[in-house]
Amino acid sequence: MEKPITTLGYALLGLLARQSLSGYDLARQMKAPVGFFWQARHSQIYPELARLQTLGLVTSELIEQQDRPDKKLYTITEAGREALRSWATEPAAPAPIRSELVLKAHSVWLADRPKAAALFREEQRRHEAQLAQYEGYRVDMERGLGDALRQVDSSHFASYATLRRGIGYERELIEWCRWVADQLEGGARETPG
Amino acid sequence: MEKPITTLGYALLGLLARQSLSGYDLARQMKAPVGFFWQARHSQIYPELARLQTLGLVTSELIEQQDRPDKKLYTITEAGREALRSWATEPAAPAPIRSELVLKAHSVWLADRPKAAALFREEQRRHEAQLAQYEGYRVDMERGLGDALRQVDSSHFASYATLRRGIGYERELIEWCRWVADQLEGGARETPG
DNA sequence: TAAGTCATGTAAAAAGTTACATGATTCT
DNA sequence: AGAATCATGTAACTTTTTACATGACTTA
Repeated sequence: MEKPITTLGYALLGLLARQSLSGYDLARQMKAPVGFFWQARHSQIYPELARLQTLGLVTSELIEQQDRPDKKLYTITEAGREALRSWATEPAAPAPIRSELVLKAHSVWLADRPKAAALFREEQRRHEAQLAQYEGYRVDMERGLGDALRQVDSSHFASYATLRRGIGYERELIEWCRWVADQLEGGARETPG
Repeated sequence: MEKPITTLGYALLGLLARQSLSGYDLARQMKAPVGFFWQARHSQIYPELARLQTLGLVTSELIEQQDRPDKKLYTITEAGREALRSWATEPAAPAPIRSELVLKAHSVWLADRPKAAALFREEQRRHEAQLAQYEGYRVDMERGLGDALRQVDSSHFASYATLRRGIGYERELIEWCRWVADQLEGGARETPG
């Protein structure tokens, strides 16, 4: 009757396998670049950490601070590392994508055309900005780490792989937004010339 | 104090704007290709349809059948169509991506290398199969509809746009899976020659 | 006769978001 | 003095998944 580890649990363990962190720090790390593929608010993180601790996958230590509020530093255990390790090669549940934007595209034929074009153009720009940020991370990583990024047993490789997925995803999404916006703006004529 | 329409509600309205359908048929339509970007089980669909009806966005009609169980046919109302129309151009909530596979990649540095390589190679093939299916849909649409796909006020254009997103998404994901698998198999040597 | 499809629902549990709650310190 | 950051939690609500429940007809 062993309690199962949630996906969020594995996400947290994945960060703690790199370094010990407080709940607050984990909440920040869950923003970027991990937050690109998994998100959680602190209200979900704190209880989850408590749960991981009862399962013996992490330990916590109270760090007293003078200038700031005290914090609890969480450290992954050997059992935690082993659980993470075996989970990492088990088949992943097929990722269901939920995109409100694509859903809107599915009903765009009913919509006001200029407004719809503006929406997709705006989304295109939003993702261009996001891509630029990811590309910045990539340049930093490639410069700072070099060949270390090719060592598949280093956490840097794993972070880099994740980042590459983010970059590819954004690139594709931008192109699609551009295509939709172009179509809505009448950029593609049926009878050219 | 008007009750809000959920995203699932809009997904269902988006299908009903094309044709009247029963809850059962909607559940099937939610599999593909709409299911590519939004999913729901029948246990969520039936109550949601009842809710849309109390909001006056759909009507239902009991269809008696001899060879099969009777069914309720749902039809979108003018109010439903109008709600869908205005929702389609409102800004979309930024789509949070939740991918267990990318999460596993983030911890792949701890994993057994051959097992990890097999996982990503398998995922690559799974998505290649998915892509082949989407490409098949695309060929059918392009052949069967031709220039109608360029008319942005036809539902065919909207379905086509959605499908294009699916195709782009799968292509990108395949390339990424291949890259990760290659790296794990040691395809990229640090010191060539 | 067993499995599969058609057809519609409810109940319980899990996962995730939003809001509530507190309080110190630092920066503007 | 007010806003922002650091820090940790709980409560209420919404959304989604899994399981329960039923029953006729069709195909292998």
